[in-house]
Amino acid sequence: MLGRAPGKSTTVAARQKYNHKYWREREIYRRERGRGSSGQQKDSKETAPGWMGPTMPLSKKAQSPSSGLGLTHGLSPLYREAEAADLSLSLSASFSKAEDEELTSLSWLHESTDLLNSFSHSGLRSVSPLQDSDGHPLPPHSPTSSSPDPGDPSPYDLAMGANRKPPYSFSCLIFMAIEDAPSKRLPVKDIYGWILEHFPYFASAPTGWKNSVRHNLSLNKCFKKVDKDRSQSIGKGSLWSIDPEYRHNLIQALKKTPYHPYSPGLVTPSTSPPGSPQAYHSPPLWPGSPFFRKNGGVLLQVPHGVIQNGSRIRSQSLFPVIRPLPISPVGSRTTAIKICSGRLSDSGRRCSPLPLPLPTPQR
DNA sequence: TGATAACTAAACATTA
DNA sequence: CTAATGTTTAGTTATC
Ligand SMILES: [Mg+2]
Repeated sequence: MLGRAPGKSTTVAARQKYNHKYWREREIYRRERGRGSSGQQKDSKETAPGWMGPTMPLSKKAQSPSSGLGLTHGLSPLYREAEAADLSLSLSASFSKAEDEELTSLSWLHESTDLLNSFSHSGLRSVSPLQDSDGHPLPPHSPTSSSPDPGDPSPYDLAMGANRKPPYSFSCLIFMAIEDAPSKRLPVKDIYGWILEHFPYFASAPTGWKNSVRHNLSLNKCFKKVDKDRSQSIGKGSLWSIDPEYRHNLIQALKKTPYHPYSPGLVTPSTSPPGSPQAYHSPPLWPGSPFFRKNGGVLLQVPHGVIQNGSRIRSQSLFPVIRPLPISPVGSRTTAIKICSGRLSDSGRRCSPLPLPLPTPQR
């Protein structure tokens, strides 16, 4: 007994072999042993045929105590539009894989057809209401003294949702960070930087989140190291990028997020909009996407509990922190998050220089 | 309940 | 050597 799960190699090569497989087997292994795990997290099962992968996207949760999730009943969260534009490329490719997630692709494809024009009415305005009406966008309040995030059951007290853990999973955070980069590639250090810049929560976060970021980069299939040419003289590590094959997965995950991102107005400009009140929730705007900048760099953080929206929204518990993105260069030189100024065409499709990683599609 | 996605901690390994 | 990076195991938590 006891012998470590599958794998236990000590060599790099062997280790690389594992990876995703590990996750699947891990569950089996544990289950076999009799002890398993339990619990759950995630929300849409249909997206995952078997297992989507390791730390794959999907799912969100953000650990909000309220629990509830609006469309939790899984399925049909309304995916649509936006992807068409951005995913166009990965689209075709997704079918060649057929391994684990192709199913996913199908699903989204399906859905997308349905809600084509969905809500286009105000795209990015979700920000308005919140605006901490009372003023005080959260004071600096001390960085705390103890552990600010754990289960601290004192949500209502400190009214600032500022330092609340963002509703995005690490995968999403990383995704947004990379997408926000001009070249779609960032070294881990800059990923940290992006996250810190946009989510103050981590500024004082104890630690460990960086570990999680790295862990995610490695484990998640969506993220690939680009490395190779030593042109950029980056220090230690290499640049990370989003694997186009899986990009839509990340987008999907993001869409399940409270204030999700991709906005509607992109794909079909005019179209009729109000067609049906998708009421569900239409939370557009998110940092990282082109819209983000378009908005002048506004970023909002979700409070915690907003997700429910359809079911039981606890009054105005949402006080997103809307803060103008300061154009200050954080500090890392390598950084590239310069928040460009202007630019951004209406077409949204401004990516000419694709990263083009995928050195060896072997998996 | 069981499955699964995500978080967290930590033990290595690799490399600048 | 040290520290930043990467990989990989494991335990736990939360939701369906
Ligand atoms: Mg990876």
